[in-house]
Amino acid sequence: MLNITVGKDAIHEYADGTTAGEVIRNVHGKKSGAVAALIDGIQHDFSHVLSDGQTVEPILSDSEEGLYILRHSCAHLLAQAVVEIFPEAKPTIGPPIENGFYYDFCMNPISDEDLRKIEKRMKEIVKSNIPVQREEYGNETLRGMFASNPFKIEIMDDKIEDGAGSSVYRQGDFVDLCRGPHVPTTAMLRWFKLTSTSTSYWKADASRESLVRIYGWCFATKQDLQNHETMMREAAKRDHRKLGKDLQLFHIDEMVGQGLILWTPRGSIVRNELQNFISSHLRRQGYNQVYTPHIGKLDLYRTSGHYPYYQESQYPPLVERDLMTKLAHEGCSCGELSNLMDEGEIEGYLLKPMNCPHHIRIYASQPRSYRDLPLRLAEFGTVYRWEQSGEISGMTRVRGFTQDDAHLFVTEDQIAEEVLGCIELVQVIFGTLGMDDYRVRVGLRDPDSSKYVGEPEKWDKAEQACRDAAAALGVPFTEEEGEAAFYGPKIDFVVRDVLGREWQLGTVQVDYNLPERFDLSYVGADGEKHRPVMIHRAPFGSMERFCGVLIEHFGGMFPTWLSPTQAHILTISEKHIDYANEVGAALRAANVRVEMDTSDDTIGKKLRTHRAMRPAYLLILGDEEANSGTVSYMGPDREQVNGVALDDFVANIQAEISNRSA
RNA sequence: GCCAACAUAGCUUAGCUGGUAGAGCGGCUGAUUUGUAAUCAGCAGGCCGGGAGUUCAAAUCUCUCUGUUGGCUCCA
Repeated sequence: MLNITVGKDAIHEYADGTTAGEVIRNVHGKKSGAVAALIDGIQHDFSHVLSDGQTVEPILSDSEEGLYILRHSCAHLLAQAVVEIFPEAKPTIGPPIENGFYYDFCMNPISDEDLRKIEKRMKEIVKSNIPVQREEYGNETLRGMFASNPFKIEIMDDKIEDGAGSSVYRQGDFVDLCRGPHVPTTAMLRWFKLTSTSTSYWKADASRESLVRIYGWCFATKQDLQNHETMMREAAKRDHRKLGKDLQLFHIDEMVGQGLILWTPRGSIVRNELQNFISSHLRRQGYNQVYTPHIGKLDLYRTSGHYPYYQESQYPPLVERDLMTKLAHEGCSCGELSNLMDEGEIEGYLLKPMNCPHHIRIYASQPRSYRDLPLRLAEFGTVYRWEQSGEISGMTRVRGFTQDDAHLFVTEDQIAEEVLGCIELVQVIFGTLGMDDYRVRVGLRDPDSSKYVGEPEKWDKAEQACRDAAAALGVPFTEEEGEAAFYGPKIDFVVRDVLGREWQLGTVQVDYNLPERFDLSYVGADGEKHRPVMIHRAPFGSMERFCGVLIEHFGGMFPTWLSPTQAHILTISEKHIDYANEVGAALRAANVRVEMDTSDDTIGKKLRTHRAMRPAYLLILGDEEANSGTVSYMGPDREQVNGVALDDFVANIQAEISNRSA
């Protein structure tokens, strides 16, 4: 007899040899939604035979743990189907991931048609209700079983200790090395969909075998899967690359270059409004705005450390033409030229990868006293970085971008307060734009690493300042060791977009390194020289990435103050053009961005055309409006409002714009 | 940078296994003067991403470059 605790403290008696699955079915019913069992706090298969005195709880398919198991099992199901259709395919690893799973196979590339075929086979296997069975073997037996799959052998070499043995899971003829647990039968894996294929490397190492990766979604219920599909379709509609084209917000031109954004007039309005918005807060917070050039001498970046240490992510340096010609005549190769520059033998210019060196030279241009601090230098500074070609995407991963950058030169005592001020700014900005789904990450140094600059006591103090500031925000934050910059700890703001992707936007970083490298100082109250500390901060991160994320956040429907065209005026017929001009003039006089459509299209056609551009307001003007001096409009909610006096409408929209209501 | 797929008019796209391009929207012109998600007609617009090759013949096959997409890797 076994005494088994089920749930809180109900003890049930079972016969010897009873499995966890039997207990769960007995207590919670056949349709419990359980995929596996938690026995004394450890996850096990349903088939696990219980011992006396154990506690059993079901792991439900809609719990985090349950979904993990479901998705993991679904990866096995995929592998079974692939191996059945492509017997030469060698499964490697197949973990669950957010929303689903993937599995990497060593095989020839497959087509979309193959993918459909695999999915069909998976569904057949589900219908066949094939039991998934756990078997345990010693190392020798396992090596024999997977002798034809070098990847599984390598996993055993890495993960399984001598003599430890491990488990395999068998479903039909398919056997996979796995710790489990898994669902008891393929019939439980109903709500999945294969989404895409891609390639990856064995152990993510480019020098190793290239593998075919198949991605899929998997959920506990039909509803969850459908919801996810709907969300993904919705997300695709909001893709800033598509909306950017449709709404004429920006353009990327093959002839200009990869990852280089051309801001078209409509997009430039959005950017300009955002910059004005930030600038108003900069004035409030006592910043000084500066301008610095797009390039600087190599020596500047040798001093800052950017040139020697981050060469692979910079555009190559610019060299004077005469010098280049002379070197070419002397038969100097590119490699030699590069070496000469590295050694500082010849001078060149670099497209700036960061604004800080320029700002530092502004600080250093005058002797500074403690009375000057904090000195806050802000610039919408454009920087260039050589992102890898495969990484470039839309506005969010680019090679040239403008940071809403600032560098604060502070005394050590001022760090905490100034960091707090930076964070407050980020919070105001996110709040205004209604970006609520974000998390805060405090990047601390890795205690075991020696790559960091500066004394441990200073780090402790700076890290504590970041922690305190994050805590003061009132939103949950994580502390992540090893995520600090090499020169100091940082606070990152990570926003989650509609696709569920996370974007690192705002950042605040404390820096002890650059003041040291540039030998910055100020005279303290004691008359002695002291070293200032720098704070780098960019609430948006970059204008490009931020606008890209904003386009998706708003689905192209910007709040009125950001809308490229705030009011589209549509006339019913040509009789109303004069009145439309009058309304247009009144709105323009109130600084409202107006677009007129006095063409001979029908009102239905005009509405269709103009709705597509997603303006904040659509005004419809006909006899009724012209005769009464009113407007009829559809606002951001697209509810129709009729007969509003023109003056009232102008006053309302003006107030909405100046309040920057989201 | 690596792997794979893709690139036809401003946009969305048709063009099967080679026989030098068709449409819708948009644009222009004319008719129409319209009250809530496409009024009608006509016209213009393409060396099929660039270059090279195979072939009597290439949008179509091959190579290469550029770019895009999805991943991998990287990210001060």
